[in-house]
Amino acid sequence: MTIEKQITEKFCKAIETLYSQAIDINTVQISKTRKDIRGDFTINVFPYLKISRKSPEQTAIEIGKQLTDSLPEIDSFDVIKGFLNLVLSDSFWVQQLNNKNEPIPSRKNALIEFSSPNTNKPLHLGHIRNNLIGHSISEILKANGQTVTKVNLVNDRGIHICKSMLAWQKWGNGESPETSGMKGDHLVGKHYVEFDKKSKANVAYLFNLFKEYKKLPASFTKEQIAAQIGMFETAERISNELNYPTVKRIINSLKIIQSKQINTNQEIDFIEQVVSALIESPLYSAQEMLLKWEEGDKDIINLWNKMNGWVYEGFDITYKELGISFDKTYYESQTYGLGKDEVLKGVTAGALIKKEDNSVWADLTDEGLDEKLLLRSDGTSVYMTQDIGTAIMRKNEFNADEMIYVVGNEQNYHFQVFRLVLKKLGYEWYDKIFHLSYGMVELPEGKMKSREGTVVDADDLIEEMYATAKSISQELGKLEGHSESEIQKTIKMVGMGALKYFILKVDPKKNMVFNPKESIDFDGNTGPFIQYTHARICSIIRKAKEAGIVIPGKADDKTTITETEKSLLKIISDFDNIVVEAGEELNPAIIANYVYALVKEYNLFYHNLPILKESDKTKQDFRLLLSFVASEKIKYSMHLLGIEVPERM
RNA sequence: GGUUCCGUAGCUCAGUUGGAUAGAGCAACAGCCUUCUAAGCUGUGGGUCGAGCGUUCGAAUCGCUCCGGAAUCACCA
Repeated sequence: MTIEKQITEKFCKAIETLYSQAIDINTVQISKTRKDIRGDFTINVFPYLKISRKSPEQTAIEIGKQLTDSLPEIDSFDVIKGFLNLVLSDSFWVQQLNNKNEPIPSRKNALIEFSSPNTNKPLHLGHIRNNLIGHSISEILKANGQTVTKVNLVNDRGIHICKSMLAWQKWGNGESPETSGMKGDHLVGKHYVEFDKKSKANVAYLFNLFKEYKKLPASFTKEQIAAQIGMFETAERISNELNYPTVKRIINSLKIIQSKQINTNQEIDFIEQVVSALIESPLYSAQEMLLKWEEGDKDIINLWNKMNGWVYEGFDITYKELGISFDKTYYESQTYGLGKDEVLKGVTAGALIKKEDNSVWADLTDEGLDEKLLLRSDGTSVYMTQDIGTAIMRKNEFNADEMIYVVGNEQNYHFQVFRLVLKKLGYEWYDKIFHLSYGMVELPEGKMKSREGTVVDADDLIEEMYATAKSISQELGKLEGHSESEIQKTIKMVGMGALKYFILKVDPKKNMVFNPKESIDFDGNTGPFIQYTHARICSIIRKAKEAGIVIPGKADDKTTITETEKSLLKIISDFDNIVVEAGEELNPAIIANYVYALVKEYNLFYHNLPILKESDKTKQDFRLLLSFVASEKIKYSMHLLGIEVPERM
């Protein structure tokens, strides 16, 4: 039982003894005493004045006396206004070092989905945040004793993949990662950008054609003019709205006009130019390609397999650098048909609505939302349908007590609807689905946009972190006398530590800003600072061993301690609470803030008090043990964040 | 326009089940290496916690109204 719990229990008893009234233990608010005031724990007695019918001071003093008598750990107390500040004995704090933190037993079984990339372009900073949060949450839940299954759902199909494929086919000259020297995901991403460029050029060309056409004398009938107007309307919006249905519509109306054979030669010329430009347009071709993919066209499937393979090779490298892994990877090409049967069952059961055009909808108006499409009129699935299918499949496969989806906050609405649809379909575990909604990583100017080339590429950023770590280490002369492989290892640890900590110290649900012009710090509240403190402690422990000093296995509770040591002990003893809190809140930032506070406090201790140079053997032993336990907490906390710590740096 | 989220120091962020004088880091300035790693430590300056009203012993925290920003509201995923 934690000391807080013990104190609150005795507090309730004291109230009952003094004022003969029982209170609920959960209403007692106990907190750590402010640093500038004497005391370790504080209870505010304001809420109990109605019961005591005495002044705040009087009440606090009476309760304080009772508590001091009933708990040997409490040495003394102070009362300031209505605040009862309890002072615990030094020996209590010293013995905190002897507590072995065991994972809290739990039978919960959590499933967590994260990463979930598209296979048409490389990973960027947003993905990094997703991956780091997912990995860290997994570790935190494990530390809370839960069984965790990490899954990835790769979006490997759809129009965006076809865009890259088409561009590669048309303008790629058969290049591969081997011949181009590019990482597979980057190569595919390059073609995705190429597609966009070519598509824009095509639209601009069409737009000009229409503009020229407007200058021609018209020779159409009334109906044909009406068709023309529709065409021009489309033309005006063509630059941002060109899509497959539009393209098809224009082609059809042009062909009708052409078939009337009343046009001038110039007009026939125009129509032919537009039609061929449209049919040749990248967008039209990509859509045709998607249709072929869905029909199972052999060549297209082969190309798709080849290019996705490149992307996976690239992703694997990035995942490995980031230290991310999964227990299972799902591919959307295998799951996108799922959910359809469930939806149809829902129709039969009357939970869902089928409209005249055969499309299927969930009516969520009674939940304050709109109707939501689940099956298109042609019977095909949409995103929501797939999610329903995979959720049911996973529930059957893993029977998780909790299904966590690490997905950006732009999909908050989707998940709201998702849960409600599952509820409507009668799956009572709908409330076990938790959308861990994380905020966007933004640039100082706003959102990252791939079209404007402002996306921060994951691999580039990682390389940059390594380079910075290297130059800083060299400047500080930290790497002298180390082997080349050790240097490489340390640089990677530190660079990656800076990046990961930078991201994870921010509350996941908040949007955060990354400024590419200012490199990520290595001083202050940063990963390297924490790693550095760990290295410092390791150095002391090394030196102790060299001097033949053995770190005691247990703290001697007769050791006298200073305020600095006590502060450090307090933070160390808070560790278990923090792990539980981070698990409940699904928030790695709680761990990050904790370990920073711990390290800061340790540095104060390190600076103020001698350790190996302490002549009093009892004190030396205690400080060595304190240092050792601190280093273990640091290492473990950082492990929960997915960050490694070096023994020297 | 509807819904949801956000607004704390010049910048990046803590602090929010209501508690004492709102905290860190960066940046700026001033100190500390013959002493266990100076990626460290100490100090100075920097705030209308977006604004107003309310709830109460007490509000950055809760409620209402504004102001500013973001996301979302597809037979896209």
